[in-house]
Amino acid sequence: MPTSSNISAGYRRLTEHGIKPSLQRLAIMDYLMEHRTHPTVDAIYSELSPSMPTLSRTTVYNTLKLLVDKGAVLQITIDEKNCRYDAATEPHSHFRCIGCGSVEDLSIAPPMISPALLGGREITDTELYLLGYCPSCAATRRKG
Amino acid sequence: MPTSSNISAGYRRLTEHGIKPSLQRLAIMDYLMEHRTHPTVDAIYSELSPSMPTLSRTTVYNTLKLLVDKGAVLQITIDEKNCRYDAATEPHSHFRCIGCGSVEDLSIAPPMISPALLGGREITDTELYLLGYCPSCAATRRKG
DNA sequence: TTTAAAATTGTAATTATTACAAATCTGATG
DNA sequence: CATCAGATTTGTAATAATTACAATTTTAAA
Repeated sequence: MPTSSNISAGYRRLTEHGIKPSLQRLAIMDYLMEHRTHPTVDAIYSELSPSMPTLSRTTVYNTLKLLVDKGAVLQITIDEKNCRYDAATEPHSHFRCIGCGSVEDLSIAPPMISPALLGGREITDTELYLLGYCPSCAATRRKG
Repeated sequence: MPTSSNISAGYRRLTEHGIKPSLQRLAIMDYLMEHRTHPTVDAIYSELSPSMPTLSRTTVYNTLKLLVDKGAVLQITIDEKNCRYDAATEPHSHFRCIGCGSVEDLSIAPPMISPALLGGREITDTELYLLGYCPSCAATRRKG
């Protein structure tokens, strides 16, 4: 069933943030909005590369930097190995399994911090990261 | 004024966590307990190297990995460039200025999440990261 | 068309981290 | 004290993530 418009959610997100929607930017933005997997740069590149053979890894880096700078996507640093990217807009938190490395959303809004506790700092982003074992890894640990 | 004992806080922290207190481990642990600056590997190496000329960067990496694995210090991933380390034990949060890059403690306990919201995940660590502008960088931005 | 600016690309460089084998240290034992 | 095994440290080389940068391509205005 076709939607009422072929202007993608990614297109809207880009233009809303003052980003010119080139083919590459659109592909990356759409990918992030359709795959809430907190992908790494390499994951995005590997996924898009087949259907966009001229895509360069550098473009993925450049684009993600632009998207983050313009506030169109969020950079997640829960994984010390490499950055991950998230296009979700609702307040939520992240969980990383220290067994298998998966990163998942939790629908838990990070706490709102009262200005009194912030000593004049201006907060632009609040990230709540939970680390531990996913159900499957927790079970494995208990058994063998 | 001498204290009642020359066994350092670092020594105690190491042995409490089942870590044999070698000279290098002790120096690193003491450094972390005396400098609550969330130093990077390189900062620790650069600070200790003069008074411990044979110290190797690899040893700093090895030791921090050991300390983190044994739960003697915390690894902070608020800075996407490199890991930082924290020996504080009281529940607290971290702030990073996106202007100047400084990382500071905030005496705000991360929220306790009810098991019902965690879907069988076992949480071992909760990190609350606030990003924004420190008072000085905020002022600079407003003016020029 | 022409042209200038913006965007993309590929390569090379840089930086953080890890792998690993050799050297050194430690502490127990004869 | 001398020996020895295991643990620890060290330096170098390898890997991985990211950035710098110059050349090419695309875009869109004149």
